[in-house]
Order: sequence, then structure tokens, then C-alpha cells
Amino acid sequence: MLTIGKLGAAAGVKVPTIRYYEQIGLLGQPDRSSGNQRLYGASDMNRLAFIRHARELGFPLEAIRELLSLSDHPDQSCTAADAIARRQLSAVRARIARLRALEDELERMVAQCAHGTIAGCRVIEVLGDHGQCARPHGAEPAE
Amino acid sequence: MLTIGKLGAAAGVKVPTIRYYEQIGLLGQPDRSSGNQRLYGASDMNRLAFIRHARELGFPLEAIRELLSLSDHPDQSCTAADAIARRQLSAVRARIARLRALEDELERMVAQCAHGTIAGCRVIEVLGDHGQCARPHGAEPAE
DNA sequence: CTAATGTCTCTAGCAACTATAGGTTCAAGG
DNA sequence: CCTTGAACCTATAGTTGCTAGAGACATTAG
Repeated sequence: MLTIGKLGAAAGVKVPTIRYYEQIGLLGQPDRSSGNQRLYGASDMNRLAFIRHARELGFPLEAIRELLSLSDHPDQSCTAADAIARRQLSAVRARIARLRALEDELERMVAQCAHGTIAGCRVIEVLGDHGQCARPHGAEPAE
Repeated sequence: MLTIGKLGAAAGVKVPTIRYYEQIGLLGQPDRSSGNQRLYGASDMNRLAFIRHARELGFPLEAIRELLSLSDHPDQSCTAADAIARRQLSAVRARIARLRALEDELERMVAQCAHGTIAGCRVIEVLGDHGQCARPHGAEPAE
């Protein structure tokens, strides 16, 4: 049985965050010690690790809640979980592409700075240019 | 001259968000019509598109403020500008590296999903399993 | 046994919006 | 010209996903 601090250290999640997850119902209420302290077992550990990894991948908590409910009922189809993962994957790829363009421009700026002023800075154009958008704006679902 | 609604539609930014950006000083105070309504020009449009794209890439508003200051003062001494550009460049590179790791993990998740039931779906296992982490947890800088 | 650390609850704050309320201005149709 | 409805104004409060603080109780190392 782990105290909340040990659990947090093991899963890489801060203690107040664990209590927050419990508060919003992502984690169930754990057993308590005689002195009212939370005590966790291996299944809590797995659940928390799942939440942490999903958060790292950019899943919103509501999507995680959905995934957890799917895994609580493993006889259902995993199509929904797969769709969420695919959506995240394409979002990640779009971000990488844009960041590479910005990286190039910042490299160019740093090189230019080495020899004078930053007149002719194109950072705004690189990120300001709508024409370089992977997809058009305005109709995208919010992240 | 564009009203705030037209500007927002053109840049893909909601109207209250534009007013919020003005409030926190990312956008200057625009001209007003005789009836006190905001009027924007092409340079406001570029600036707002820049902010939107940078936000999509996950830059915090304070980093965007710095990037904008680079283009706002193109004659600025290179010492200051260079420091800002270098800091942003390393932030961009860190973000790219992290996103690539996430891309790999999502690819693996999607590839392993058997499209059957969750019992055979690895999405949840992959996210729950600490052993498959690209890097150990706990010592990473927060996003 | 005592001192330090960990835990408890509760409240408040943060970033970056988003929504609502209650009023004003503008542009288009009758 | 006048009305009507959309778009605008200000100001405030709510959202998500935490994070930090205060003040009190529990546990553990020396």
C-alpha cells in the first residue's frame, strides 16, 4: 500500500494533482489509513500512469475519462479509442511541420544577429502567413 | 478598415479573444469609429495571424510577446534580440523533439489497435505501461 | 520523545480563454 | 426615413487543468 506521496513519485504526478483527479472523479476514492491518509494499490498506480501518459500525449481530461470508461468495459469496440488516437496523431504531425518552419526562421535570425541588426526579421511572416497553413482556419474543432 | 468581427473571421480568432489580447497588451489599441467601434488594418491582421499560429504551436502568450517584440523593434541592439531568439529557438527544438517522441508512440498505438474489441486493443495498455516510456518520468521539465 | 517531514482540508490563484448580461451602433429592407 | 436585427460595446463570471498557500493532524527517523 502506497501513500499519496509514494504514488505520485512512482507515477510522476504531483500530490495535489492526484487529489484533484480524485475530486473530479478520474480516480476513485481510495482506502484510508487509521489516521485518514489515502492508501493506494497497484490498480490505482496503473490508472494514474495511464492518465499521466494520456495527458502527455495531449488528450484532454474528458477524452481520458472516456478512454477509462471504455477500458472499464473491455467488451465494447475500441473504435472510439482508436479514433481519438488517430486524431491526436494528425494534430501532432501538423504541429511538428509548423515548428520546423519556425525553427528554420529562428536559426536564420540568430545567424543574422551575429552580423548586425535584425532588420528584415521574417518571424512574423513565417507564422503570420495564412498560405502556409496545413488546413484552413475557422472551422477547426478546438483542441 | 475591418471591424473586429471581420478581423476575427479573417484570422480565425474569436471576437472576445481579440479584445482579450488587446486587454493584456498583445495588440495595441486600434482606432475607433465615430460610434466607438474598433477598426483594424492590414498590420493588425498580420499580427493577429501570427499570434494565432504561435498559439496553435503551443507557445505561451509571454513567449509570443517576446517574439513580437523582436519584430516590433527591428533596430534593437542585437544582444537583446539574439538572446530572445536563441531562447525561443531552443524552446522550439525541445518542443519538436518531444512531439516526435509522441508521434512515435501514437503511431505505435494506432498500428497495434486490432480494430476489434478493447480486450484486443493496445491503446490503453500502451498508455498505462510505464515500461514502454521513451524516457523515465519525474525529472522532465514541465511543458 | 521530539523534530522533521508528510498528509489532511480548504481556499485562492494562474493561463488563456469563453460565455453571459445589458446596453449601443450600424447597415439593409420596407 | 425608419425600423429591425445583427454586430458591436463594457464588465463580470465561468471554464480547464492544474498549483500554491494556510493551518492542523499523522507518521517516522534519530
